[in-house]
Amino acid sequence: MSVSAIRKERERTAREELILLHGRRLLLRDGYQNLNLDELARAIEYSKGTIYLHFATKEDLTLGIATRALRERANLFQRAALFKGSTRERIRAIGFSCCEFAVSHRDYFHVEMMLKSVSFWEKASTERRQAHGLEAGRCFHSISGIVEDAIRSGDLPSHVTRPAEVVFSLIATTMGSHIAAIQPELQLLCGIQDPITPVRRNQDIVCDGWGWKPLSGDWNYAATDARIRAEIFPDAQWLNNS
Amino acid sequence: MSVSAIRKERERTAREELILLHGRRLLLRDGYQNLNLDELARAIEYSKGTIYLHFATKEDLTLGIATRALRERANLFQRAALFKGSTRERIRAIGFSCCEFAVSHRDYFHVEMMLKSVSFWEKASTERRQAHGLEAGRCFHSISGIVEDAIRSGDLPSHVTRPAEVVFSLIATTMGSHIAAIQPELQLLCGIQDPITPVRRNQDIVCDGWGWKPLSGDWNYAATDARIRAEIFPDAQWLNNS
Amino acid sequence: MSVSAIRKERERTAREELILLHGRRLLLRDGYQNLNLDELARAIEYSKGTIYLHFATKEDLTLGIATRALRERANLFQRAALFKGSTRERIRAIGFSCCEFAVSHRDYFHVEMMLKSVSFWEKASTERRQAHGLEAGRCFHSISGIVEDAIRSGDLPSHVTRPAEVVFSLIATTMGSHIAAIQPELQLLCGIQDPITPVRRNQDIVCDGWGWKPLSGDWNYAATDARIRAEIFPDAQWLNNS
Amino acid sequence: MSVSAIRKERERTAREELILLHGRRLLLRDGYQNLNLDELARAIEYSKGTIYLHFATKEDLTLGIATRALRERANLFQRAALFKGSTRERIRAIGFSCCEFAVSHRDYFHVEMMLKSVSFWEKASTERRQAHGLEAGRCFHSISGIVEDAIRSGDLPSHVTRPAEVVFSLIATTMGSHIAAIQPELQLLCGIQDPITPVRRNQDIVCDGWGWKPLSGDWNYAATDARIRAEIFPDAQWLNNS
DNA sequence: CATGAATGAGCCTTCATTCAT
DNA sequence: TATGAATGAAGGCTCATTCAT
Repeated sequence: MSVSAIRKERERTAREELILLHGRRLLLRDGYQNLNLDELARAIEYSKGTIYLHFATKEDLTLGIATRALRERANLFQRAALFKGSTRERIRAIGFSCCEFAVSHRDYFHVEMMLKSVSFWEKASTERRQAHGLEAGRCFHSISGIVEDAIRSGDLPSHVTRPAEVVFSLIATTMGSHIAAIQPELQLLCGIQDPITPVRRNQDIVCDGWGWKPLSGDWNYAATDARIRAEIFPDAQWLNNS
Repeated sequence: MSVSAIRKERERTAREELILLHGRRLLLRDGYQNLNLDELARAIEYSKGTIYLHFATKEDLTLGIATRALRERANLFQRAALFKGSTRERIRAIGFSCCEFAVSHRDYFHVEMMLKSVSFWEKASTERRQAHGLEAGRCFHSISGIVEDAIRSGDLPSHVTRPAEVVFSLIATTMGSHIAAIQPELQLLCGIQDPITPVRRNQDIVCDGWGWKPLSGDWNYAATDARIRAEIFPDAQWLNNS
Repeated sequence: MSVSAIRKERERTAREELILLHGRRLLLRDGYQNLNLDELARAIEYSKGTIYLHFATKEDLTLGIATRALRERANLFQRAALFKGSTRERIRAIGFSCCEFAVSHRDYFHVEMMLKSVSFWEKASTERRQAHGLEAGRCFHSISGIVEDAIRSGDLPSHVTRPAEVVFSLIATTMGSHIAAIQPELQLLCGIQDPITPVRRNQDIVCDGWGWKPLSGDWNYAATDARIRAEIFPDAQWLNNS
Repeated sequence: MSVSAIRKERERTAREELILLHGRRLLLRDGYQNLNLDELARAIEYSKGTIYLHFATKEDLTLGIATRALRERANLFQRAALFKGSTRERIRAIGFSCCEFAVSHRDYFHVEMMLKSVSFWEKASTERRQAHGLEAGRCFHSISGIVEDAIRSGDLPSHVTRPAEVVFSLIATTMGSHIAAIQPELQLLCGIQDPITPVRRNQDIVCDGWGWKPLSGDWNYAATDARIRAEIFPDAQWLNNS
């Protein structure tokens, strides 16, 4: 590849990043249906036609945005999975990265909700569909690897035989906690002050519920959190007050 | 009020019910943005103008649909809260009614998701906003009453001092489990077969996690479920196979 | 039907006529692809939405325009077929109505050319497709009836056994003559002065070619033309100079 | 001109031929409005910019395609005009080449129809407009030369004094027959089986109608056709079955 | 000369809302 | 009160043309 071809390719990638970046912003602000390609074009200071050189349809673009975020999440999970410690400490590091992701991708759950529509996927390109599935698998396996270790090592009780059920618990509770924590009515009724604390608490509760040792009451997880932060996420801002 | 005025009022209420009934059906099928008032008018066999005699805007209508569903949920919770038994059994009855609601209002979570948009609430009428808050409060208090009883009676450990945190755990996990259980990718990765079993399992895990006695392993909850079903939800279909 | 409903229906029909009238004008001026519904709406002084209350798609509208013109042609043919005289005189009356139609629907052939695209018909409504076929049949049978009479009466030679071939000759020659007569290059090369004379001449040539009696040289067709004009088309303008 | 300049010129001509060749294919498949220059560029494996080095606008390109086809037609006519025989046999050879052209340029009439739009010609270059007129003239004079010979030799009756009228008859009938023969509705109503037979029949009818000797019934034209085919169009495929 | 990325005007279609009857 | 015809703004997508490299 010639020097200029390399530069072209780099510029193309940069522009795709720019589209995805502003696209995510507008998508989170307005939702999928109200996402306006005219406004996006204005924001990136390129023409609408240029957006269509990168994405076949609006759905394709949206899926691109979702996949990019999912990849970042999978990357965070992969980093977290390297944390040295007990399996319960390691799953806590995953929980930590979930929150890190939620903070840096505020309201991103809304985007994931859109992806449920069947008609949506039909209009996205095959490549992007596969890319999305790939990242989803990476996230899943980062978690299930730790759960399997916990079963093998006896950190989870012997009656826990299907790791996927534990993974599902963790994902569902985390997702639900994030969503619930930003609902104004629930904030009021349940006295939610910040969007992270209740998520982490519920992750602990679920681990305890599965009997994942050492239980919350039997270990100083504050010290673990300090290690996670220092070793894995030295740049995280949101843990300052916890 | 004259006799004819009473009849008029009754007819008006019936028509509003009809709008909400078909509105919910179309809303769940198509989503908010694709909800078409022409089609709704055709379905109810009244004119579009008539819909506007009941609802100020499309947002107002949608909020009306959401509130009506929330009222049904609050009603289910109220019935469940009357169940006689330990606090853990009573909260299980609430969990049961959650699933009952989810089954009879399949995909209703999508509607609740829409309600997060700020611009949405701005276009709804004040009366309907208040009505929605009222029903949300009814749901919350049905649950928190049981949690408070559990704290008082010692079924929850003494270190649990803020009932709202327990309520939030339950709501968040239940909501998240319902949503996660219908995601095709998670169904595949986690081996989800039906949309109810994982929800109920996670509710149990959370209660165990909070140390709510008697724990899952210490009590025959299958027998409790049979009682709940017989006494509270004699018509529920979905528990047949559990 | 109530009085007001009748009035509404009449207004609706009038508006559809208005749309078809201006639609034909713009269609002939710009062609199908350049027909602009915004401009049409402006021309009829109704909104674009109103056009869509009458026609499902742009293709549907175009087919509506074509069918309306075809109906007028079929009506002209029907009137012409009533002319009293020899079969050759009667087919001449049909030819007369062809020209009458061509004059009042100048350039209408362009519209018929569009109808060949398959994708076009797919987007038109079934009703309108059937209506178009109906009118085409009416035109055909007006001609073939006379040809069959000519065969029976011996005005056409006995070796002419398939009337449809004669009909095809007449239609093809007439259509081709109309098209050719408005081609600037052919006008120049062939010395075409007006768009009607060569059409009528070619119709005569074809009838003579089939041996349809009485031949052009054996009869005073100028007198027949005068009768046709007086009896069938008293309002025709274009024959003045012939 | 230098050797390399000659090579360049030859390459340029070859590329223009390539553009016209694929352009005609796409033009016939999609029509003028749906002709896509991106697809054409992909087909010729040159860039879109290169197309614009040869043709000023899309209209200019289209006219180029039409002119190239017209030149081929004129070439066919010229070959046919060399046929040795009576004037009626020679005009038959022209008719033969018309059909040969129609078969090898199926649906080419659609392209010619486009050329009628005034706005079309405005956007084409002067050179190409003149080139088109030149080929049209060649076609005309091939035919009119034979007609003039027929008048001089007495094959056409003495009352036929304006050869252009005969030429116009032949052109109009041939064109109309080709168009009519591919209309689905007319195929159905008139029982058209193949697109060539009715064209040739109508050409005969028109010649007979003008009294061009020897008339169809007075001569074995099947033998003439065999000679035309053998001497002028040894490669023609479509006459096999006639 | 050859390229192809970038442009942006243009257009069909939808649908929430209004209002005269 | 109930209607439904009429509105018109909005938006996704296309593609001929340009021009910097």
